[in-house]
Amino acid sequence: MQNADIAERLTELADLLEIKGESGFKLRAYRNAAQAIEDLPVQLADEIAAGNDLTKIDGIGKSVAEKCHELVSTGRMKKLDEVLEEIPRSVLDLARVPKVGPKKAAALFRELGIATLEQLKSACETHRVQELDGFGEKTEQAILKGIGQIAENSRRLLWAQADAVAQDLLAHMKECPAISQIELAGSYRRGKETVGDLDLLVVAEAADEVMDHFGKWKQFESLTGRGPTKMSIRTGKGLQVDLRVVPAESFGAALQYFTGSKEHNVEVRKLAKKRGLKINEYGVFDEADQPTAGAGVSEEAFYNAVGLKVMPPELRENRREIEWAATGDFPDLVTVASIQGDLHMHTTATDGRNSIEEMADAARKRGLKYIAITDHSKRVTMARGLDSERLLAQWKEIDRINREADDGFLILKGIECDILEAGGMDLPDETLAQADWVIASLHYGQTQSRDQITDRIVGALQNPNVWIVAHPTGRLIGRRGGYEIDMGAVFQAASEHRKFLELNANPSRLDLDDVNLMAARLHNIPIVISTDAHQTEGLDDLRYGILQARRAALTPADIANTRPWPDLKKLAGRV
DNA sequence: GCCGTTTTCGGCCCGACTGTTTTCAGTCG
Repeated sequence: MQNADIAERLTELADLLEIKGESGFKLRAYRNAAQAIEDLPVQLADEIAAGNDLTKIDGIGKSVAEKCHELVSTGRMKKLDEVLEEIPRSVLDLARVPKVGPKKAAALFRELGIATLEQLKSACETHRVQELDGFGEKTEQAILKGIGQIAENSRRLLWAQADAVAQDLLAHMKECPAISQIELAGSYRRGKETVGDLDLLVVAEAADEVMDHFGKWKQFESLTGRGPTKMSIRTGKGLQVDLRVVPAESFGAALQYFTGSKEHNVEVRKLAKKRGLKINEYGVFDEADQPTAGAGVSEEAFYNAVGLKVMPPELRENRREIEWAATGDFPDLVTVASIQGDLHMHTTATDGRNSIEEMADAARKRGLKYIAITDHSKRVTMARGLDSERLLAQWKEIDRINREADDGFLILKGIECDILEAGGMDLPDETLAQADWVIASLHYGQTQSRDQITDRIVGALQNPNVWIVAHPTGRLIGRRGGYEIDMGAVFQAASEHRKFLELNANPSRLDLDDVNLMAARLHNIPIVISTDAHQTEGLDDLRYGILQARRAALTPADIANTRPWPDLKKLAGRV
């Protein structure tokens, strides 16, 4: 049982107990525990097998620890099963309808016996819902509308997709003369791999003028709500965008507040409270509700007022950033500019769209010092993968291009060699041994058992010709979760054989993810951030990988390709 | 249910907006 599975059960338990009307603090405790487990860089099941005390983990106490033991050993949780006897799982779907929360879901279930979305829809249509206390005609209509929106709501955009919308929104809003400051907050600003909605924060005197302008954005589809300081809309593609208008003296406080994460904010608030301060989106206040002068103006002033240093938004997930912020001793996060080489890309030889020289020139233009050409090997028939003969010919060509270059830019002779279904590499060792850089990756047999997949990848890491495993979990964000794999064994093998692991910067992959990156860091495994570009523009994907690495608090030292090529070789124990 | 520079009890983050209400509960972020 994986951490994500355990976290999911605990969250489900909290959701069900909420509908039951259980104390909010208990719910928070379960949800905190779920979050803590999801962020854990080690597998809880391994911790249990090793006999470690789970209550040492922040957020896990005696009760949750027992439930984890139970889940890992039996696959079930008695408490959850009991609650499910009382409230069917499908009632949780009711609470996912916009405007319906746990209280309304509970009323619908208890008073009308509604347990599914189908039943809810028909009850609204026959106007039985507006008979209930606390429900009215408008609520009934809102529920019907909300049911239609559920599919859209559950769809989160890739960060890169959200970025395109965000830039369009910013360009439109900057045309509004009433706005003096503007910033996007929320998970977008934190660089999360997916974004559920956009939060736009502006400073303006005339809120109405700003809101009217917001309503004229070409992606505007419908109004969700509008008050004196807050307006929410949906775009044609179903993305919710929230606008907040704040006075200049509160901009920093509001930016901090709306950037989140929620868990981060809760911690900052607790800390402020300990110091006898109250914080909200308007500023920092003492017990007599008197504002700390200037504390709301900027994020820096805001954090300083509660005794913390301001930190990059990517770190604000209530992991270790508050601890670092107390002293200001943050890791020096990796940046796009610190990357010297891109070590995973394709050309027209297989499924890429540009030639070796075009890729090299595009890399030069982006300030890189070296690249590796890593086309597919022959098993990837769909991409016309290379056999030894074609590969050796490509390497000759690379030698020629390198000889003719006079600016020190280096093209490495590489290959993305498939790990075969039965294990072993797709190309013979005598070929691989002649490469400068060998990536091993798995494209076929992804549905094999956890043991089989793990053995294949560990086997590749043991091969002396292999330098790195690319996109190690195989996930595609929002499409598939990645194959079953024992990452603990992968980290072990990579560490033992001095191999690298890839952070694939493709916005749909971002593989390894932030939690696995932190785990790799604990094993001292150098990470290589690569674009896997299939055309020259693909080299720009680097920034998505950088964002993910920053979220994992990685520094240039943690990333192998921040080094010149000779130093990177040394890091791998090769000369 | 978790936690402890207030340490085994008594707290636990905070505000905007909406709809259904006549002063507030529920939802949302």
